[in-house]
Amino acid sequence: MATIGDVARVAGVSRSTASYALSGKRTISADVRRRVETAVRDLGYTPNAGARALATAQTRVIGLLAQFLEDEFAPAMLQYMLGVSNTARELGYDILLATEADGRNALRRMTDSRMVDGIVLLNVAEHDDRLPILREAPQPGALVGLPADCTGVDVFDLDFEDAGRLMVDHLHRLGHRELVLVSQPEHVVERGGAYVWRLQNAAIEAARTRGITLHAEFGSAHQPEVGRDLHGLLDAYPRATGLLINNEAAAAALPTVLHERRLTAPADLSVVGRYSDEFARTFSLPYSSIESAPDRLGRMAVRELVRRIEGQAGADEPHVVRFVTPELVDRGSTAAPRGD
Amino acid sequence: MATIGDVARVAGVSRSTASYALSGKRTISADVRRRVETAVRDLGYTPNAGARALATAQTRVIGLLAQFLEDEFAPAMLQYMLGVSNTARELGYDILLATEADGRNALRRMTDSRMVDGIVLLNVAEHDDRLPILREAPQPGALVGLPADCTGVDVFDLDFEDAGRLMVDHLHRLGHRELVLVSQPEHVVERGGAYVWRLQNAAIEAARTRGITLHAEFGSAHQPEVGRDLHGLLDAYPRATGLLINNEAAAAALPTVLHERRLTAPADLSVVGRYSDEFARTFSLPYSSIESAPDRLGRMAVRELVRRIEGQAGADEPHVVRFVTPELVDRGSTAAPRGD
DNA sequence: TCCTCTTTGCGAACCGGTTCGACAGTAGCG
DNA sequence: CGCTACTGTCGAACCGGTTCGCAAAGAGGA
Repeated sequence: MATIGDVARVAGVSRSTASYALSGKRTISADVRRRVETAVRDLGYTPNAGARALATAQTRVIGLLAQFLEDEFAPAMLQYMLGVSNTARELGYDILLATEADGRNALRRMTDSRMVDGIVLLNVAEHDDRLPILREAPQPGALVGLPADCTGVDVFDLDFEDAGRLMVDHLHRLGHRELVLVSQPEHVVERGGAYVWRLQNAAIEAARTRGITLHAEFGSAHQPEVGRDLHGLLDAYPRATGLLINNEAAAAALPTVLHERRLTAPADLSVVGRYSDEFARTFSLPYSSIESAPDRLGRMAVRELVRRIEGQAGADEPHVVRFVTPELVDRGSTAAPRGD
Repeated sequence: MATIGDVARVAGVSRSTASYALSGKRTISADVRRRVETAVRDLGYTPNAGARALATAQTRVIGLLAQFLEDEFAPAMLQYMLGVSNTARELGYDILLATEADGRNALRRMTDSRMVDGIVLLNVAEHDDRLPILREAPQPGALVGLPADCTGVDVFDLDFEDAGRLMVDHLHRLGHRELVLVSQPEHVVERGGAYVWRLQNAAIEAARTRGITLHAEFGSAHQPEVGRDLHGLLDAYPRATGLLINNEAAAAALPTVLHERRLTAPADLSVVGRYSDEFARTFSLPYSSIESAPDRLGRMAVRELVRRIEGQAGADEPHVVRFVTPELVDRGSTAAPRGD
């Protein structure tokens, strides 16, 4: 493999001159530059990443920590990962991926050994045990998901409170007066998935202020339990006319359940979900839903992270906590309740 | 950040001695070793990955190239990625992930700049344009997916021929005489997804030798088209008693379609799919299926790759092409056809 | 013609590890 | 008691880049 020394020799210049010719950090005569460039081409020279990292203290790599927790809907995570990865590449960074269960260890490994210039944490829990480690690391960090304590990192998340309100308001405006909300399994919440609470509490509050009934329940994360859950809820609240779904597995199971009950949306029941557009397309869920925008969140996190890495963000520019305003995509699964 | 020089100074020894004390590559007195170790602990020393890579010409990083192609079922890819990533970590390697559309570029970047010790290619097409580049690279490569030319790389894939035969045999043995096979969209095949052909051709051949009818068709990759496709097929072949599904989107759509037609499996129709166990669990597909074992394939690929990286595979040990024998997981969706 | 300023290139040092060869000091042995 | 062998440590070189300081050469002005 060719080194910059080889390039220099072939071009008949010193190593430093070759380096400057390539980086453009000093003026170099057109003649020399041309000779260096052809030498690079002839030799197929590519700088050694390790050597460059050592010399510049920059790796142009971003660490991505994805946690795959029991009973969370794994395919949803892929969209976040792709958003991060593709944006990083656009900005000239590669992705070092850690999926191991022990995120603390992975994080320490990456930051201490200086393999990365910055860190993106996905699926951040309310009291995430990776955060203390990230705060001590010399590299900047960006989170997708809202922890209790946001100091020292940039945070991006969907505005789940707004999402909860939006779902309730939408059905309330159509005339619904009794709703059911199906959330993720309860132990997802206990483990720190605060977003479930945030949406649910906001929905409950919105229902209260509007004087309508909302039954908030947890649903399972897998079939066939989740199908049974849905049947159980529809049995338990026969007068409910609207269904809110903050649970991918439940959304995926709903078409079958409705068929089994000979119900159609929105004629018999109005339905609003909360999941990504990609998810809706893949499973062709015909339900209006709140876009969870994983690619957008991943993109925002990386953008801000790179700004901070490259010091365009002033040294002590305050950290950012940014919420994406949810949008309701109308797929025609909601209507005024039947007047019976 | 502490360097090995700091460690050496605190321990009162030379840098080389500190290095040997940590690596154990030369005998070191117990006393010195202890001093070095406490210095490491006190300083929180972790070796700089770039420096080590430069000195040892080893990065302990594996490059993972995942392609997300239009109209392929993206969530399935996640399982492969996790299999690779988790196995790599167990063996002490980290994963550099590339998801960009231009895999050739990503591959070249990783190999030329020596960011990785080896490469795993996912979703390998029959004539994959990344392969020529991989063959020229100094790092070894392992593929998941079978290309036309396997020279210079280790190859792992499901035995799709066997899978096709297995599906047909299973239903034939139960007494079925007319089957429908739904494959991936036709342009997935054209783009090089040879596995679709391999399964389909083997199924056709198996049907021929057993003297039964098999209608092989392509299905869409998304809803709602794929739902319509399924309805169309069931309309077109009313005498078919068995359905073979090599198309995740079709499998996910099938429960709804069957409900709409007031059919149940296996009473009215026997169904066999081909997808991962995880996929079946997530969507709780109640259909017997051929396990596509993405985690196992990812694991095998990484294992072999690491063997080769670490030179346990003799310098010129011949390359491996290994097929995983598919297994049919019985979920009770097949039975003898109705005798009407 | 001489001096100054700018352009252009070079040499050396450095980043933080690893590893080879040399060399004291000690033990073993005759 | 002297020789050899071994143990434990050190210094120096190297991996492949980047960057700082310096100097030679050429341009421009007085």
